[in-house]
Amino acid sequence: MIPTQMLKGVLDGCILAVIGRRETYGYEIAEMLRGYGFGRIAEGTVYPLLLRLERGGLIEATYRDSAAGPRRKYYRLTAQGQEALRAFWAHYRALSSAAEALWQDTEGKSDEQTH
Amino acid sequence: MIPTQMLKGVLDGCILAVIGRRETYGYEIAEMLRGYGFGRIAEGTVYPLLLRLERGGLIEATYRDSAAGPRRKYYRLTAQGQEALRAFWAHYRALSSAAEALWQDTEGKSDEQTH
DNA sequence: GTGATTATATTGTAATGCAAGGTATTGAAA
DNA sequence: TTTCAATACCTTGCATTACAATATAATCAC
Repeated sequence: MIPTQMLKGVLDGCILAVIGRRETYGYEIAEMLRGYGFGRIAEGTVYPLLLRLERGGLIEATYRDSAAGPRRKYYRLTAQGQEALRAFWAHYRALSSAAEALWQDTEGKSDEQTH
Repeated sequence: MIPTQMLKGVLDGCILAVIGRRETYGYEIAEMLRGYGFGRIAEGTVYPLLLRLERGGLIEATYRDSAAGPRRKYYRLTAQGQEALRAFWAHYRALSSAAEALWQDTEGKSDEQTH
Protein backbone atom coordinates (compact mmCIF):
# COMPACT_ATOMS: atom_id res chain seq x y z
CA MET A 1 0.00 0.00 0.00
CA ILE A 2 1.30 3.40 -0.99
CA PRO A 3 1.50 5.70 2.08
CA THR A 4 -1.15 8.39 2.04
CA GLN A 5 1.41 11.16 2.42
CA MET A 6 3.12 10.03 -0.77
CA LEU A 7 -0.12 10.53 -2.69
CA LYS A 8 -0.46 14.15 -1.67
CA GLY A 9 -0.08 16.52 -4.54
CA VAL A 10 -0.03 13.56 -6.95
CA LEU A 11 -3.61 12.36 -6.78
CA ASP A 12 -5.13 15.55 -8.17
CA GLY A 13 -2.96 15.34 -11.25
CA CYS A 14 -3.74 11.65 -11.66
CA ILE A 15 -7.44 12.30 -11.47
CA LEU A 16 -7.07 14.99 -14.11
CA ALA A 17 -5.25 12.44 -16.24
CA VAL A 18 -7.98 9.82 -15.80
CA ILE A 19 -10.66 12.33 -16.72
CA GLY A 20 -8.51 13.46 -19.62
CA ARG A 21 -8.74 9.98 -21.14
CA ARG A 22 -12.52 10.13 -21.35
CA GLU A 23 -15.58 11.45 -19.48
CA THR A 24 -16.03 9.52 -16.25
CA TYR A 25 -17.48 9.76 -12.73
CA GLY A 26 -16.18 9.58 -9.18
CA TYR A 27 -16.97 6.00 -8.40
CA GLU A 28 -15.34 4.78 -11.59
CA ILE A 29 -12.33 7.03 -11.13
CA ALA A 30 -11.61 5.37 -7.80
CA GLU A 31 -11.79 1.96 -9.48
CA MET A 32 -9.53 3.07 -12.32
CA LEU A 33 -6.89 4.39 -9.97
CA ARG A 34 -6.95 1.06 -8.20
CA GLY A 35 -6.53 -0.63 -11.55
CA TYR A 36 -3.47 1.45 -12.33
CA GLY A 37 -1.85 0.35 -9.08
CA PHE A 38 -2.47 3.32 -6.80
CA GLY A 39 -4.24 1.06 -4.30
CA ARG A 40 -7.69 1.68 -2.92
CA ILE A 41 -8.38 5.40 -2.92
CA ALA A 42 -11.12 6.19 -0.38
CA GLU A 43 -14.28 7.93 -1.52
CA GLY A 44 -13.65 10.48 1.20
CA THR A 45 -10.60 11.36 -0.87
CA VAL A 46 -12.02 11.28 -4.38
CA TYR A 47 -15.20 13.29 -3.97
CA PRO A 48 -13.77 16.27 -2.09
CA LEU A 49 -10.96 16.35 -4.62
CA LEU A 50 -13.39 16.37 -7.54
CA LEU A 51 -15.37 19.19 -5.96
CA ARG A 52 -12.15 21.12 -5.46
CA LEU A 53 -11.14 20.65 -9.08
CA GLU A 54 -14.64 21.63 -10.22
CA ARG A 55 -14.66 24.79 -8.10
CA GLY A 56 -11.21 25.61 -9.44
CA GLY A 57 -12.57 25.44 -12.98
CA LEU A 58 -10.32 22.55 -14.04
CA ILE A 59 -13.19 20.14 -14.66
CA GLU A 60 -16.92 20.45 -15.32
CA ALA A 61 -19.72 17.96 -14.79
CA THR A 62 -23.00 16.63 -16.15
CA TYR A 63 -25.41 14.41 -14.23
CA ARG A 64 -26.60 11.33 -16.08
CA ASP A 65 -28.91 8.50 -15.07
CA SER A 66 -27.52 5.02 -14.62
CA ALA A 67 -29.24 1.75 -15.46
CA ALA A 68 -27.93 0.14 -12.29
CA GLY A 69 -27.87 2.55 -9.36
CA PRO A 70 -28.22 6.25 -8.66
CA ARG A 71 -27.34 8.92 -11.21
CA ARG A 72 -23.72 9.57 -12.01
CA LYS A 73 -21.86 12.84 -12.16
CA TYR A 74 -19.70 12.71 -15.30
CA TYR A 75 -16.66 14.96 -15.41
CA ARG A 76 -14.62 16.28 -18.31
CA LEU A 77 -11.57 18.56 -18.50
CA THR A 78 -11.91 22.25 -19.24
CA ALA A 79 -9.23 24.05 -21.27
CA GLN A 80 -7.82 25.23 -17.96
CA GLY A 81 -7.81 21.64 -16.73
CA GLN A 82 -5.85 20.46 -19.75
CA GLU A 83 -3.28 23.15 -19.09
CA ALA A 84 -3.12 22.13 -15.41
CA LEU A 85 -2.62 18.53 -16.48
CA ARG A 86 0.36 19.49 -18.60
CA ALA A 87 1.83 21.57 -15.77
CA PHE A 88 1.30 18.74 -13.33
CA TRP A 89 3.23 16.25 -15.42
CA ALA A 90 6.06 18.70 -15.96
CA HIS A 91 6.40 19.01 -12.19
CA TYR A 92 6.05 15.30 -11.71
CA ARG A 93 8.83 14.73 -14.24
CA ALA A 94 11.09 17.09 -12.31
CA LEU A 95 10.44 15.26 -9.06
CA SER A 96 10.82 11.89 -10.70
CA SER A 97 14.15 12.81 -12.28
CA ALA A 98 15.54 14.13 -9.02
CA ALA A 99 14.42 11.04 -7.12
CA GLU A 100 15.86 8.77 -9.79
CA ALA A 101 19.23 10.54 -9.69
CA LEU A 102 19.32 10.25 -5.92
CA TRP A 103 18.32 6.61 -6.05
CA GLN A 104 21.12 5.81 -8.50
CA ASP A 105 23.70 7.22 -6.09
CA THR A 106 22.14 5.39 -3.16
CA GLU A 107 22.23 2.09 -4.99
CA GLY A 108 25.88 2.60 -5.82
CA LYS A 109 26.58 3.24 -2.18
CA SER A 110 24.69 0.10 -1.12
CA ASP A 111 26.81 -1.94 -3.51
CA GLU A 112 29.99 -0.59 -1.97
CA GLN A 113 28.83 -1.53 1.48
CA THR A 114 27.62 -4.96 0.40
CA HIS A 115 30.74 -6.00 -1.52
CA MET B 1 9.59 24.63 -8.81
CA ILE B 2 8.13 21.38 -7.56
CA PRO B 3 4.87 22.08 -5.63
CA THR B 4 5.30 21.61 -1.92
CA GLN B 5 2.37 19.18 -1.75
CA MET B 6 4.10 16.91 -4.22
CA LEU B 7 7.10 16.64 -1.91
CA LYS B 8 5.04 15.35 0.98
CA GLY B 9 5.88 11.80 1.88
CA VAL B 10 8.80 11.88 -0.54
CA LEU B 11 11.19 14.22 1.22
CA ASP B 12 11.67 12.03 4.27
CA GLY B 13 12.74 9.10 2.12
CA CYS B 14 15.02 11.31 0.07
CA ILE B 15 16.70 12.63 3.19
CA LEU B 16 17.20 9.07 4.38
CA ALA B 17 18.77 8.31 1.02
CA VAL B 18 21.11 11.29 1.22
CA ILE B 19 22.19 10.33 4.72
CA GLY B 20 22.57 6.74 3.55
CA ARG B 21 25.25 7.84 1.12
CA ARG B 22 27.46 9.22 3.88
CA GLU B 23 27.27 11.03 7.21
CA THR B 24 26.08 14.57 6.70
CA TYR B 25 24.29 17.47 8.39
CA GLY B 26 21.13 19.49 7.85
CA TYR B 27 22.55 22.45 6.04
CA GLU B 28 24.45 20.25 3.62
CA ILE B 29 21.45 17.98 3.09
CA ALA B 30 19.40 20.95 1.92
CA GLU B 31 22.18 21.87 -0.52
CA MET B 32 22.42 18.31 -1.82
CA LEU B 33 18.68 18.05 -2.43
CA ARG B 34 18.90 21.25 -4.40
CA GLY B 35 21.74 19.74 -6.38
CA TYR B 36 19.68 16.69 -7.23
CA GLY B 37 16.94 18.92 -8.62
CA PHE B 38 14.40 19.02 -5.84
CA GLY B 39 14.57 22.81 -5.75
CA ARG B 40 15.33 24.85 -2.69
CA ILE B 41 14.15 22.97 0.37
CA ALA B 42 13.57 25.45 3.21
CA GLU B 43 15.41 25.03 6.48
CA GLY B 44 12.06 25.09 8.22
CA THR B 45 11.41 21.88 6.35
CA VAL B 46 14.72 20.07 6.78
CA TYR B 47 15.34 20.52 10.50
CA PRO B 48 11.92 19.47 11.79
CA LEU B 49 12.08 16.49 9.46
CA LEU B 50 15.51 15.48 10.79
CA LEU B 51 14.28 15.76 14.36
CA ARG B 52 11.28 13.62 13.45
CA LEU B 53 13.47 10.95 11.90
CA GLU B 54 15.81 11.06 14.89
CA ARG B 55 12.97 10.69 17.39
CA GLY B 56 11.64 7.83 15.30
CA GLY B 57 14.96 6.05 15.63
CA LEU B 58 15.70 6.07 11.90
CA ILE B 59 18.78 8.27 12.19
CA GLU B 60 21.20 9.20 14.96
CA ALA B 61 23.46 12.21 15.33
CA THR B 62 26.81 13.44 16.58
CA TYR B 63 27.75 17.10 17.05
CA ARG B 64 31.07 18.11 15.53
CA ASP B 65 32.83 21.45 15.41
CA SER B 66 33.24 23.19 12.07
CA ALA B 67 36.22 25.23 10.91
CA ALA B 68 33.92 27.78 9.31
CA GLY B 69 30.78 28.38 11.35
CA PRO B 70 28.90 26.90 14.29
CA ARG B 71 29.05 23.21 15.16
CA ARG B 72 27.34 20.73 12.87
CA LYS B 73 25.01 17.90 13.74
CA TYR B 74 26.09 14.90 11.67
CA TYR B 75 23.48 12.24 11.01
CA ARG B 76 23.84 8.59 10.03
CA LEU B 77 21.27 5.84 9.39
CA THR B 78 20.39 3.31 12.08
CA ALA B 79 19.53 -0.28 11.09
CA GLN B 80 15.90 0.73 11.38
CA GLY B 81 16.60 3.68 9.09
CA GLN B 82 18.14 1.45 6.44
CA GLU B 83 15.08 -0.75 6.55
CA ALA B 84 12.83 2.31 6.29
CA LEU B 85 14.86 3.48 3.29
CA ARG B 86 14.27 0.17 1.50
CA ALA B 87 10.55 0.29 2.32
CA PHE B 88 10.34 3.87 1.11
CA TRP B 89 11.79 3.06 -2.29
CA ALA B 90 9.54 0.06 -2.69
CA HIS B 91 6.56 2.33 -2.12
CA TYR B 92 7.98 4.99 -4.37
CA ARG B 93 8.45 2.41 -7.13
CA ALA B 94 4.80 1.38 -6.79
CA LEU B 95 3.64 4.98 -7.09
CA SER B 96 6.02 5.68 -9.94
CA SER B 97 4.86 2.61 -11.89
CA ALA B 98 1.21 3.49 -11.45
CA ALA B 99 1.79 7.10 -12.50
CA GLU B 100 3.84 5.99 -15.49
CA ALA B 101 1.12 3.58 -16.65
CA LEU B 102 -1.49 6.31 -16.33
CA TRP B 103 0.68 8.79 -18.16
CA GLN B 104 1.19 6.40 -21.07
CA ASP B 105 -2.57 6.11 -21.54
CA THR B 106 -3.02 9.85 -21.24
CA GLU B 107 -0.40 10.53 -23.87
CA GLY B 108 -2.06 8.12 -26.27
CA LYS B 109 -5.34 9.91 -25.73
CA SER B 110 -3.75 13.30 -26.40
CA ASP B 111 -2.42 11.97 -29.71
CA GLU B 112 -5.90 10.87 -30.73
CA GLN B 113 -7.31 14.29 -29.99
CA THR B 114 -4.46 16.06 -31.73
CA HIS B 115 -4.49 14.05 -34.96
C1' DG C 1 32.42 46.16 14.78
C1' DT C 2 29.52 45.28 10.79
C1' DG C 3 27.86 42.31 7.56
C1' DA C 4 27.84 37.83 5.05
C1' DT C 5 27.94 33.02 5.36
C1' DT C 6 27.36 28.99 7.87
C1' DA C 7 24.48 26.34 11.04
C1' DT C 8 20.61 24.70 14.16
C1' DA C 9 16.02 25.16 16.04
C1' DT C 10 10.94 26.60 17.02
C1' DT C 11 6.21 28.35 16.10
C1' DG C 12 2.23 28.71 13.53
C1' DT C 13 -0.18 28.12 9.05
C1' DA C 14 -1.98 25.90 4.95
C1' DA C 15 -2.93 21.90 2.25
C1' DT C 16 -4.80 17.35 1.73
C1' DG C 17 -5.68 12.07 2.18
C1' DC C 18 -8.87 9.57 4.66
C1' DA C 19 -11.79 7.41 8.34
C1' DA C 20 -16.35 7.66 9.66
C1' DG C 21 -20.75 8.68 8.82
C1' DG C 22 -24.91 9.89 6.01
C1' DT C 23 -28.24 9.62 1.87
C1' DA C 24 -30.27 7.34 -2.13
C1' DT C 25 -31.09 3.96 -6.18
C1' DT C 26 -31.26 -0.67 -8.30
C1' DG C 27 -31.74 -5.58 -8.22
C1' DA C 28 -31.36 -10.05 -6.17
C1' DA C 29 -32.12 -13.07 -2.23
C1' DA C 30 -34.75 -14.27 1.97
C1' DT D 1 -42.31 -7.78 1.62
C1' DT D 2 -38.11 -7.30 3.74
C1' DT D 3 -33.31 -7.38 3.54
C1' DC D 4 -29.00 -7.17 1.73
C1' DA D 5 -25.36 -6.04 -1.59
C1' DA D 6 -23.57 -3.08 -4.98
C1' DT D 7 -23.63 1.28 -6.89
C1' DA D 8 -23.22 6.29 -6.37
C1' DC D 9 -22.77 10.79 -4.17
C1' DC D 10 -21.48 13.91 -0.29
C1' DT D 11 -19.79 16.06 4.46
C1' DT D 12 -17.22 16.56 8.88
C1' DG D 13 -13.21 16.40 11.44
C1' DC D 14 -8.54 14.60 12.18
C1' DA D 15 -3.60 13.72 11.30
C1' DT D 16 0.32 14.70 8.72
C1' DT D 17 3.73 17.66 6.80
C1' DA D 18 6.18 21.47 3.84
C1' DC D 19 7.26 25.98 4.74
C1' DA D 20 7.41 31.06 6.03
C1' DA D 21 8.94 33.64 9.66
C1' DT D 22 11.73 34.17 13.34
C1' DA D 23 15.44 33.45 16.77
C1' DT D 24 20.11 32.25 18.04
C1' DA D 25 25.01 31.77 17.39
C1' DA D 26 29.78 30.98 15.37
C1' DT D 27 33.35 32.24 11.85
C1' DC D 28 35.57 35.30 8.68
C1' DA D 29 36.29 39.28 5.57
C1' DC D 30 36.21 44.18 5.43
